[in-house]
Amino acid sequence: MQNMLETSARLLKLLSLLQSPREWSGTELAGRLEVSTRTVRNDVERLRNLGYPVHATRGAVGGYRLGAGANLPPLLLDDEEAVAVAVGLRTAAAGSIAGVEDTSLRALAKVEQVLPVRLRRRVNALQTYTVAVPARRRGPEVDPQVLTALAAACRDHERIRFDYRAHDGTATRRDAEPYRLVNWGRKWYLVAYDVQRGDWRTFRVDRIEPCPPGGPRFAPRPLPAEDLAAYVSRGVSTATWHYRARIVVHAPADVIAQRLPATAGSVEVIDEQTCAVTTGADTAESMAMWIGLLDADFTVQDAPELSAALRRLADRYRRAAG
Amino acid sequence: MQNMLETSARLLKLLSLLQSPREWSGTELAGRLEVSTRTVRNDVERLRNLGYPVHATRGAVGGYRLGAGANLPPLLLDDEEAVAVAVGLRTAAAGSIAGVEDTSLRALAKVEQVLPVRLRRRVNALQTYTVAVPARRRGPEVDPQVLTALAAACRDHERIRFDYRAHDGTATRRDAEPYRLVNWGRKWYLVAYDVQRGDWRTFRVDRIEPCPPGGPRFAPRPLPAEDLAAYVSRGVSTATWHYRARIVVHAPADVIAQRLPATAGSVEVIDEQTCAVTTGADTAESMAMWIGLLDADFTVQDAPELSAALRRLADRYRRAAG
DNA sequence: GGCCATTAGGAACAGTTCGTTCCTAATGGC
DNA sequence: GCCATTAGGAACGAACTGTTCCTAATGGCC
Repeated sequence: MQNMLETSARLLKLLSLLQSPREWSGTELAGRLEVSTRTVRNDVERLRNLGYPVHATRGAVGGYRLGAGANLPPLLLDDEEAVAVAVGLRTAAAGSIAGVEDTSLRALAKVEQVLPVRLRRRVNALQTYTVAVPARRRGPEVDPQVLTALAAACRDHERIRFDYRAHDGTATRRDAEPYRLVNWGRKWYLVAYDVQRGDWRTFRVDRIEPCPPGGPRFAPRPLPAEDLAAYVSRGVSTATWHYRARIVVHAPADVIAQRLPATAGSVEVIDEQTCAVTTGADTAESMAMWIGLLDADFTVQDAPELSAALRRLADRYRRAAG
Repeated sequence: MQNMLETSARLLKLLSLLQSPREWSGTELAGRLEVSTRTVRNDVERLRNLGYPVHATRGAVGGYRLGAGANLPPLLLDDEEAVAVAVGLRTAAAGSIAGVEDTSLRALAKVEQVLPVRLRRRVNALQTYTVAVPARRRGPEVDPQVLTALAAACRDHERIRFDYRAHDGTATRRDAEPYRLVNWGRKWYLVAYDVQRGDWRTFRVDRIEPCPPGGPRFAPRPLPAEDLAAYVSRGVSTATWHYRARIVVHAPADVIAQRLPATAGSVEVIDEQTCAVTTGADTAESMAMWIGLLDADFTVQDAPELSAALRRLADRYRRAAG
């Protein structure tokens, strides 16, 4: 029994050594495991019988290596951890990363199989008696292979090539230095330096189609902003504006800066009681609405559509007030 | 070796049998496992040596049972499943369920320990090179014990007692029949029938402090709505309005119903070209803004604050338009 | 082709483990 | 006290384990 435990421990240790991406000679393994090389060969045979694909090369530069498709060692969790895994997998199955749903449900089935009945009933009750309010919009889905490949390219400072689908569906070939992934709610963005355009760009990950092979390594540049979250959220918001305007607001700049979300525009000081706001929106009417929320008098400069919208709204409000 | 595998399989089967919430006699286990009772006693001793708390009762009605705190059997995942678990645990650690974070990180450390180096580096790169745009507001946190206890009470039709903290911090004792949990973004709500008030209520789960013991079982009533998600989201939104108004809109009801979010109010038909909208907001000005977004002429009825706000806005927009 | 270093695997052996049979002892309900 | 349960030691034959010893095959290098 004690020897069986030691043998099991030695098998797990062998499996762990084989999981590093190198080749091991029988002599090296025997030294590490403190057994004879014949015993190593016995253990290798046992791992193979347990389904682990151990590959061997004979000859002067031979050795052992774990092949692709190897099963992972067993995972031992306590009650709380298993419940956390089950809850986390349900959350992931409902998230923004596509393709994780099936895998998560498969893993979840395995986790539930090892849960004792009382914990399984609890996890199931939470699922059965919870109603979710649907998100206003179903977010775009992101391929986990693409996501992790981009993360690896960021880490290794490797240039990537990809086709980028624009809003209207047309695709352009891009060659870029990837730096960071940004997750904003259900959307994922890649902050990269577009080599052909010689400038920084923010790409939607769900519109990226990688074109292997990757490119050469690059020397990293300074990032375009310290606060990348703010950089991306501001850039993304302003990119969708159809109408832009510059208005003079009759209030101090710091007061208005508090009332204006960073994604809604920018504030410049004119003097102590006046500031200029550059803003925009999809429609002139909604722009007028947002400006109204600043709760201060203002003057329009060189934005005839906005002026027209303001007159229409003023007339409508005057009539409605009675 | 073959016998060693059979012994391991038999130990796992014994562990599985012991996980059901009943007591097993040695004779029964011997029959199920097709070994002698002496071997069952040997196996029980082995499970104990492996850390599983197997309790035994001697005598005429004796037997074996697995005690509290038992370790779970080993979990075998493939690569994709392990990565899904790792990604799901990171998602859960960033989610709305408090207390899951520490447990998730503990489980995550165990998962990463069994991952081969190439997968571990991938999962780590995703974490390291991802920046999250912070949510506009940090959501309230929910205790997972409370959450799963409420789910179990819903399932078993058991009345619950709890202290409910209101917005201003005061707590009231409640006695309610729980029916469903509703998850809306980062907030969790409980739809229950308040027994003392004799009516349906929607409670914020983060403000519930359960007071055990639970109450008696109840015969379930019909739910207050078929679409509970809409019921809760509408009820929650309207509860926070400081100002309410009824306006007559000069447009067909179906056109306005499309433009008005369900959480922003309700639409009634007056005739083919007119409908009535009941709406509200925190301030009269923001109510005027939302109404402006309907993009239709309207008339205010019996809402002097709204009329005054509309006049002020009309004057401001007229001056700003130049 | 020879040399050398690698993996592959059979055989013998002493020591260890396993499951079974047999047995005595303790416990708990009726 | 009777009966049914768990507890655990001992003996035994069968099976397993790790080591030593050995022959055979493979592959790179000179």
